[in-house]
Amino acid sequence: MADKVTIADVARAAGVSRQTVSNALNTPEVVRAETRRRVLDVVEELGYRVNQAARQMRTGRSRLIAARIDPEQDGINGLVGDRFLHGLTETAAHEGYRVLLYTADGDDAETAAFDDLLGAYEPDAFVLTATHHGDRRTSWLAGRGVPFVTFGRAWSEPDAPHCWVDVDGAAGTEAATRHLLSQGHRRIGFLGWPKGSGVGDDRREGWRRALAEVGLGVAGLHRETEDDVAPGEHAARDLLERDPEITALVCASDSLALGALHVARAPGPAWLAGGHPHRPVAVVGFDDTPVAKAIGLTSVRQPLAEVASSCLRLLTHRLDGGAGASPEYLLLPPSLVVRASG
Amino acid sequence: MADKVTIADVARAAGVSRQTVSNALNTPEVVRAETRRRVLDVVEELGYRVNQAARQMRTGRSRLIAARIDPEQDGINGLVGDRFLHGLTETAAHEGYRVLLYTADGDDAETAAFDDLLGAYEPDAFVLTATHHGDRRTSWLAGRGVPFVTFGRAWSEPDAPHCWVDVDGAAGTEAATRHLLSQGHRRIGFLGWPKGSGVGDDRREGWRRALAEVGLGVAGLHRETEDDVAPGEHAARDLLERDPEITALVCASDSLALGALHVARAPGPAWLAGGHPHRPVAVVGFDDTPVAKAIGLTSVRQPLAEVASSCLRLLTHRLDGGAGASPEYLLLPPSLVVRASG
DNA sequence: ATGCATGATTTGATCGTTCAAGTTAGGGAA
DNA sequence: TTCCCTAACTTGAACGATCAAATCATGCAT
Repeated sequence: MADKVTIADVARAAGVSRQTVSNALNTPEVVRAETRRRVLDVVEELGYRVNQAARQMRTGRSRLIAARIDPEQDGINGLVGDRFLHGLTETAAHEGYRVLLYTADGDDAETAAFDDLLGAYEPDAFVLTATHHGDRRTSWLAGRGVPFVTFGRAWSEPDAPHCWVDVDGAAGTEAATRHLLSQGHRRIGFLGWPKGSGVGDDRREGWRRALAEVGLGVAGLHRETEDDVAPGEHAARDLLERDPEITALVCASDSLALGALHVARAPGPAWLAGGHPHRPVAVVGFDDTPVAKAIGLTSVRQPLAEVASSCLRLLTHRLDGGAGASPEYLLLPPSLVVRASG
Repeated sequence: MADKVTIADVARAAGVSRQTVSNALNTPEVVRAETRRRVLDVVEELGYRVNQAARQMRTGRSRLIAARIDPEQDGINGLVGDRFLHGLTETAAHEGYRVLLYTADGDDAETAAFDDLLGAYEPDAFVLTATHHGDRRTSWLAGRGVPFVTFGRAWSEPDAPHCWVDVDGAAGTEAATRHLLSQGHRRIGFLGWPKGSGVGDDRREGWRRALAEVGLGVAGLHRETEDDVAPGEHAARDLLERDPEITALVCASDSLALGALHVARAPGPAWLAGGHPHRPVAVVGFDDTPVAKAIGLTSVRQPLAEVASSCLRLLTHRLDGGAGASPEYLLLPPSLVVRASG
């Protein structure tokens, strides 16, 4: 049963040389149409498939793209990576690439992983996720001339030398805020992360912008805290108690939003901690995680499959096509998934 | 900096032959201790790393393990695969392997993917997930002598020729049921999937066993339905209305459990559909998804990291060590995560 | 002193592919 | 006719590692 058909086998069966077979497959224009036809027929018939390892030896190209799989986050968020990876794998297969996984905890561990991978498997490129200020990974790769794209803009460099794809978080929170305004809410708070995280600041900005557009200020309307349910609950309670006129909250994540819901939904169901009697408050989250869907939380959804395919297209364009002149930046719009919570 | 250190470079610098370098790294026992020391020093100094492609050409071993990444399920369940993949990647790296991703929708598409991968990248083995009755994938691989392990037992064959690792679902639902019994519940229902799915039947069996142990029957106490929230809600309502003495429900998944909660939690909070006034009913789910954590649902947790590392150890043992005589089967116990719901 | 087994190292060949250079045949221009 | 040019194809070498077989000491028994 089909044990290793090599290019030589095909050449013999088609009555041509190895190189002609190779050309018929990789550089069709230099082979006479009729010859090419004959070769391709034999390829089909024998079930020939190019051996990547051998090709890689000669060309230096592995057709592998390396991506990190995040350690299991403690829950609600963090499975964003799963959807992204799936999209990446699918698009990659389409373009003749495969995705190679690695794990790493922290920037330094990750650059060490780069080094390992490049030494052994020689992936053609890397896809980085979760970029942040002062990201050491990008400079490491750039310094060695390794191609890569990031999911997440280059926060520290307005015109970075590498390609990136990102989701317009500000547009997302802006849409969420507008939605709440259209529902009649006038005093809309924001629950976010401490300043300095690019993503968090961006999401807060969209909320601020939407309010500013209709002439509303934001003083005293926001809280910053760690990205988890309990802190979110705490911050929401604080915010709502200090400003009794707040009727809606926009949150930087579904985790925070879930915490906010614990406070906002009145009367708190017995099984939710903190059933503090309170006026009903609309809540919007971010990421549209399964949790949001399960509990009816309105949330901003990132087009992860599209982000993934864009990342890959930018990469393969540069890898296969010309060297590519200036880097491309792609900012994709998120969408608002409206549910019962707001 | 550091462009391609080959084994020849190391050999030259250490004053030995290529083969001796290779031996020092792969077959230390045939090299004199002092020579080996010298070679390893040079390896370290030059930063030599073996080139996988070249090694693969000669040995036929790629040190790649292929695993499928599931298409994004519609939500609540289905991100089980994420935790599993992460564990797999981590353990693989430890054993000198890397995980290669592929996608496929359905058994036939998956065997086609096997064929593609084997032709091009030649992974050393496959890890299959979600085994089921009449699984065409296992016979395909076995027929070609490709090594593989499955996460999920071989449902159709009591003594399959291949290794598998699985979680003892019956033990999980049994523990859940016992827990409810210990809380004083006597009439405990079960929400599961239509008979014929190995996993579903297994989980129902654990519940039945626990009740039988204390002399309770199961007649009229269970419902079977599709694995989603709405069907779960519907089935739960039906079950609870027909038997007013049921005070607790064990479910085959968190999706079903969430549906059940919509009915069970009384009075239904306004934001949950189906706030049908009802007595409080305890609910236990299965898989301990983020949703379970978020809403305080007691659930059975699968030790996915352990499953992953076990899968990999079984594989590498067979790949690196001897051919391995008879296949090993591993059934790991799940654990019950108790939360507010039951 | 000779032969032989054993341990340590080296040499040549090979995996399957593509690059670079070489060969052949067929036109067209001089 | 001769020469050159181009299209189409072929040949040899190389990528970097390991396998298999060959070489070279070294020690020990005869």
